[in-house]
Amino acid sequence: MPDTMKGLKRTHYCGEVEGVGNEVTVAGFTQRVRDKGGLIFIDLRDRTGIVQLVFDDTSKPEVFEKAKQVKSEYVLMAKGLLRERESKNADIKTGNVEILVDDLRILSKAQTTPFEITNETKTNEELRLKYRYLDLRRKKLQDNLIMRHKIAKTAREYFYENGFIEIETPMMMKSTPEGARDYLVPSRVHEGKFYALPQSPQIYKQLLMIAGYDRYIQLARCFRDEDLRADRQPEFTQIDLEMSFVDVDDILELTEGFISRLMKETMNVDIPTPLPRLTYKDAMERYGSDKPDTRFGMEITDISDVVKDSEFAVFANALSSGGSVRGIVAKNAAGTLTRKEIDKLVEFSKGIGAKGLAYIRWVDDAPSCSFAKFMKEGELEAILSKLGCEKGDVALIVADKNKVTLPVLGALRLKVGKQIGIVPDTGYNFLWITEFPFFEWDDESQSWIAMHHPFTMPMEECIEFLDNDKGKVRAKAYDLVLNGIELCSGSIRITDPELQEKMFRLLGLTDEEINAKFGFLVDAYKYAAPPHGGLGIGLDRLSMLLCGADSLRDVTAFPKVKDASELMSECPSVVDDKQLEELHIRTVLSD
RNA sequence: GGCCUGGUAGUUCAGUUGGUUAGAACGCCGCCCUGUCACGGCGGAGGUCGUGGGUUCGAGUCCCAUCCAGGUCGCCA
Repeated sequence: MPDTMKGLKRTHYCGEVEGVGNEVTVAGFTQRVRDKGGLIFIDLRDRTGIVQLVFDDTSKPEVFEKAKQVKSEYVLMAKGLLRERESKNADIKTGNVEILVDDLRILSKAQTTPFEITNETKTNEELRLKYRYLDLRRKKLQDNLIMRHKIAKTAREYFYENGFIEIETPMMMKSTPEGARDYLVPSRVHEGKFYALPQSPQIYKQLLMIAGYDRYIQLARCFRDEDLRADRQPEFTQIDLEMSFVDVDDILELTEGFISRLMKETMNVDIPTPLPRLTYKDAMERYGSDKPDTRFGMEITDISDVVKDSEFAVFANALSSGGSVRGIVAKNAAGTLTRKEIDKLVEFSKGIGAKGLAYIRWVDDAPSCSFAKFMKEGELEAILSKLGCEKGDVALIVADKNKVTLPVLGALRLKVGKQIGIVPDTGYNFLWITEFPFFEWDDESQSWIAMHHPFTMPMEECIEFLDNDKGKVRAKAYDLVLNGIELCSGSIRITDPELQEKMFRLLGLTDEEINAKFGFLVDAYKYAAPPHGGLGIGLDRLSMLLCGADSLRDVTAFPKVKDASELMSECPSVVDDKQLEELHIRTVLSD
């Protein structure tokens, strides 16, 4: 029989014991036992830290005998005298004191754990995820989840102080299968019908503005049935907000206030506001990405005008088909980027859609250039000069449609930047990307689709292009990027029901579809709506970045793995036939 | 779905051109130890080499298939 807590009450957390000469009572997990024979030390751990328990020849024999039984991860409660240590330990907060125990309770015994509960573990993540409750005992993960809590707390405080009210929106809602795949929930009562879990509370928060709640916030759980990444989980949390009587700048300013306060309170870092802003067009042309990491340079240079008369077919073809020739320069990288490494970059570029990759590697007196034999007198020099490529540098050049040139160079910029070590580990480069295109041409469906979502307000000066030149339409949509990761995304919404219907039609929806899927939303706007907009801040990604973690799994208590299963409980799982029958569902398994 | 990487004691890893009984460290078990804090000393247990086939006199090692995990592309309005 395990001991009970009877007669004892915790007075201090382990990491916070104080009051030398007083009696204290602590409780926690056994980090380590050091049995010296006639003298036993036990490190007791809780979420605040570690304190040393001592047992010696002045201890009661039954207490000493009990201490001898203690093993790693046992749950203990101990009462005793807090005193100065004979030999101090500068490595831990409580290293100057120890507890001479006179009442020890073994509240729960532990089997030998499948891996050691230490901060710096090398244990395979798969095993740690199977025993997630043990992995979560590690200080690193406890610190991460505590940081996540602080972020959520700061968000609530900041937005509450700014007049936002928290409102819960439904977890079971209508499926609107545009965009990401929905997770579906079958209805028992309505045969053959399904709810969807929310991909975001988007529609509901817009309705709350129509209803006059003016400023709404929610730490909203969202679900998307798409493949996972290190920075993508199928369920995630957004700091979701919406405001009335605002335009783009109002929302950016308020968000900047939050970011600035958050960084001060959690990291003690001063983030000057306003945060830098780049239009989507500029971001693409300079960095080849709509979420650029601006902690390093290596910006893209357009050399189209320099090579406009080139007889090199690759350049000529790209230009004649309306594309461009652009390049990046890796300074002083000729040593690191050997021919072999550059060959790998060529393959990498082909893998992401480029037809090829031209390069110049300038290691000796004369630059070695993959396309030198196609160059006319002076042409190569002009290219080098335009790119700013000098001895010791490597230039990488892509010629194609802009839709290929820019993203490929953007990806190369990131890859090469990491390879040659110019991406700093530290620093917080926040950046707004604004004026996103409203429409995006989808090759697969051969149609225009909404880049953000169909409720996004086009910029006033772009309304005239809606019918004839959709590619030109920019939207009142904005993303916040931190060190190359998209942290939040938002927009001003359409409040004119006629314009909303028009946008739906432009996106290829028939009147019947509009009515069936969004009829209630269009109707709602017919009863007047304040101008409004908002955004969603990715709490998981924000936590990951502030914790310096490499994966969302490190800031999520019970994460899913790559195939969206959970290794601990082994879900998803098969269910009883009876359950399926009640839900009017029959499963058809593929071979 | 494509591509890449990995899978050997409980854990982290080593394992030679294919060749005796598959090793180390940590952990675990037992004994000893009064100032440790990655305590120390002595002794011990512990392996379907992910799984299934194949090549071979002989496979942890070579080949094929498959499973699992991670990364990445597609995908993520």
